[in-house]
Amino acid sequence: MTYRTEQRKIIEQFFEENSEKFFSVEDIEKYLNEKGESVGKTTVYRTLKTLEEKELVRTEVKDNKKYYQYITNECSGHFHLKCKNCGKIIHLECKEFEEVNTHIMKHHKFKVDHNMIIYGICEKCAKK
Amino acid sequence: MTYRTEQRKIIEQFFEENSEKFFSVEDIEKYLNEKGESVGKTTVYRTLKTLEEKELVRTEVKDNKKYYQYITNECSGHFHLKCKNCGKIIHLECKEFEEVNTHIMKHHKFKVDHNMIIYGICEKCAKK
DNA sequence: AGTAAAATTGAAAATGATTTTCAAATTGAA
DNA sequence: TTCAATTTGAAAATCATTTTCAATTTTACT
Repeated sequence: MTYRTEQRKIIEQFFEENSEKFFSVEDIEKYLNEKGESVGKTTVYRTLKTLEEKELVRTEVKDNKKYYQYITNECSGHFHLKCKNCGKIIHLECKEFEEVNTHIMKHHKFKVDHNMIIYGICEKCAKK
Repeated sequence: MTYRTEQRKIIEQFFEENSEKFFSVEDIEKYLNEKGESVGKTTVYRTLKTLEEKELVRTEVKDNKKYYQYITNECSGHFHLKCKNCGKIIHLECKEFEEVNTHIMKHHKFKVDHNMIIYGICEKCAKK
């Protein structure tokens, strides 16, 4: 994985234009092909695998299918809350969480992943 | 899922005797068959699916394979830290986390899953 | 205990996401 | 421009999980 190929540029560009949401390989393949870009399914798989290894992408599994989310700069370095029902994401950039991190580090000797997602239910969905 | 069958009792028993760790369907099937219990792979799949829906079991996906962990009473109602490297689990039963929960509830209007697992790296593995 | 309806089991087949294979095409360095 | 190393992608293979369906088991009711 050293060459900067046309296909990789297209997939990178896709993610830069589409952050926040989670996409399956099928989603990405369909989207690119509709835009007339020529990228095969296998290449999408391979590129995503590499992006995951580089931690440039976050993943989630639903119904035995993997979904990928691009980690933008604005979206990096803090916790997130994600609603299991509607998928809404809340960024936790409060001081409270730096404190939590410090606490875990000091008292439990544990280095928490940055970019962690904490799952639960948002207000709207709880009311339903 | 209303009948209390022999197979379900065996699988329940397996989990009561084997908490903390994560197991794949293959693990469980192999273990039970070695013990001479007669439970088919399909039944293990189905039972685990139901246990997951009832939130009696936590899941994790690794290399396109699902792993299941039994949620014991002692293991319920608080956050956990899990080391991505060695698998060690730390139970976070401190006051700090009740405070975090309250904070998220009040300021972000979000109800966090109990039993959440937070991933990261433990002290030992960090030193390596 | 006996019976019947409803639910469950499991072997085999089907499904479907992901990985592998390999020949052809592309890339970057010299 | 040339060439070795890398990447691509269609097709095949893999493999975890789900579905199918006939046989069995369970529970409720006599």
